[in-house]
Amino acid sequence: MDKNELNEEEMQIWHLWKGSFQSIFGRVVKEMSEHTGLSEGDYGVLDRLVIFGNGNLRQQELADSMDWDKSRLSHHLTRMEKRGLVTRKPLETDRGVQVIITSKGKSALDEARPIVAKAIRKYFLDQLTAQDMESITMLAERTKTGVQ
Amino acid sequence: MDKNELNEEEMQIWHLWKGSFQSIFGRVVKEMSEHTGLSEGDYGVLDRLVIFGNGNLRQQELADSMDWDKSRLSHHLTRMEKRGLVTRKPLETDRGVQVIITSKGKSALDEARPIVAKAIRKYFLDQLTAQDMESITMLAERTKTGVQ
DNA sequence: ATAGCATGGTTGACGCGTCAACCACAATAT
DNA sequence: ATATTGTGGTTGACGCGTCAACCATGCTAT
Repeated sequence: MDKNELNEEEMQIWHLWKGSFQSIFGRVVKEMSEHTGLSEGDYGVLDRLVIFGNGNLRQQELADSMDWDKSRLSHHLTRMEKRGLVTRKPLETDRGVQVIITSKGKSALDEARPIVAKAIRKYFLDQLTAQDMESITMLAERTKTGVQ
Repeated sequence: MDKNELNEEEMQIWHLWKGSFQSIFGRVVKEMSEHTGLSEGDYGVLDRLVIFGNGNLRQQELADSMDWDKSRLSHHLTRMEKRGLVTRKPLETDRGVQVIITSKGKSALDEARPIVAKAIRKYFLDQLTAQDMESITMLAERTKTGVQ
């Protein structure tokens, strides 16, 4: 078969995969944002701040943990700071910056958690068979470190 | 188990699924945009114009086929028109608009096709087992019409 | 006749993402 | 001493997505 084109079935698989991810993921994100005013990025930032840093993390560590580049995170934190969800404080030790969750940010996160959990369960987990879970795990394993 | 929170394993599955989609999909899109200058949206528009409409489609049909709302498509077409990939022409029959691929758009699409195909094969298809394909198909089937 | 509604599309504002340029500072190489 | 490189972060421009408001036109119900 020509390696430079896809047959019907191959294209089908690609579109099904893309379509179901975007549909399911979109529903979860929409449910969260409608009920809490947080975007997916907001949630990721706040979650990591408390999970990994007990409320505060150095900006570069936060970026790494989210797999975001520093520019993207900088822009995002600027917006979040404006809304009072986090604050930034320069470190004395080096030129790094400490990102700190505010009490408002903490409440927003606490409020969002069960909503996100329910949405993930409803739109995603409840739709999965044991075989699906195995496939997801194995595929992630196989593609984890990247394809050369 | 509490329906309002996720355990370790459930969260794990969610993150693996999200992570591998975003990683694989991101690579495909990046490969295309770097080699052709087309975004995913550009490719989708051009592809549908020739596949479904032999080069031209009414704007609303195009929007439906992409699962985009009219505003999103309108903005996107404005940008594509500026780059010479498509043109728009009002219909006489009603107040609809005909979207027409230009020769430049056609060449860009023809150039992109094999690049996209190769990227999808390399980053996605080649990583799948038969079981993965079955899971993808079944999950899409199960969630197709939406979750009530 | 007119009020209401549906269809097909545009527009502006604003959040989000990426890229390239930039800045400050320190450590290292020439 | 000066140039280079690396780290940590900011900024502006611009493409992309969403939402709400808007416009024109035609159809339908009162």
